[in-house]
Amino acid sequence: MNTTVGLFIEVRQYVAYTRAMTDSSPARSPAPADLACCLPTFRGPLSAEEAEPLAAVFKAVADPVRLRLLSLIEHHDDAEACVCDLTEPLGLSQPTVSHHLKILVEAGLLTRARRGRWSYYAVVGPALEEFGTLLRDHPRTED
Amino acid sequence: MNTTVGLFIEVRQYVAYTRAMTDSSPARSPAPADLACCLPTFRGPLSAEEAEPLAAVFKAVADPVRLRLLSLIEHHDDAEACVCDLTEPLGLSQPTVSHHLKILVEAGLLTRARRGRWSYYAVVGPALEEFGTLLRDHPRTED
DNA sequence: CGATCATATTGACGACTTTCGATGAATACG
DNA sequence: CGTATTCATCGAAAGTCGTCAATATGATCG
Repeated sequence: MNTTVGLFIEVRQYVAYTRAMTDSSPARSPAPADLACCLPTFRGPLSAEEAEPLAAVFKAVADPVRLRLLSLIEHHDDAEACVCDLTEPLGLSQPTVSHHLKILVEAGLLTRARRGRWSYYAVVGPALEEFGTLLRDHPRTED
Repeated sequence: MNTTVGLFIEVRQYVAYTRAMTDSSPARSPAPADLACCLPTFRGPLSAEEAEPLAAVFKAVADPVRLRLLSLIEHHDDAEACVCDLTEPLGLSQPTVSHHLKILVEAGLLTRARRGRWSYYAVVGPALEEFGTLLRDHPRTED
């Protein structure tokens, strides 16, 4: 596997892509499976440019509220929830919840689908799995 | 496996433990394998108390510099490095590098061992693997 | 169309983070 | 012992983040 550089470039593009489409069509999937390409990061020392998008995804889940959002949505009926389902269990204001949801969508961990007046959020399953692979299977230096 | 609560309490203790031993003996291992207990977090909605220590660990790796530190140390000779090995490749001051290293040690991702005038840091392998398991194997709601 | 409801955005504030220069602590060398 | 070296800590400056009240947007219903 020497697709290291090529795959990594995809990550960069992926991050920029999800960033850009924050406000646009919620139907498109953020293709979070591409995150698996972050793996090569541990095949050699990371450059500053390489570490940046990786850290950005980690930052999305580095908050108690956002972790709770992921678990709340995942365990909600039909594995999706609207904002009104989430404010009360979290004890936070609606703008704050919307703020955190936006961050998770931009990171590719949630999808947003507007139906009627409501925005339904759902966890992107493969994203979390691939994200976990990142650390779990990262090749230890051949020692 | 309904050891959810018991295991989780271990995580809380583990986090407090690594926090407390920042300045104390560098020989002791931070027992990061206990992080696997965070898994039950996804078996049901997370409480605020549950989400806190989990987010704390994520926060440790949610920074480009710290990700680079992990990869730099891991690929250094003997998979360990002192501060003086790290400042130059990062282009950061010594106090800044020490600061980030401290955060990684407190999160249980690095060990510190003082030998002579140097502090040698090494990546705690199992920590990263268990950490990855957290997201990768988290049970999708039985759908 | 006007009212209402669910959500998104804005602006502001306090708290935390990243970074550095300066200083302190501990070890080794002569 | 005094000096040099390696690292940790402190204090400050600049930036980022989480939060909310107020407001805007956008869809639905009468």
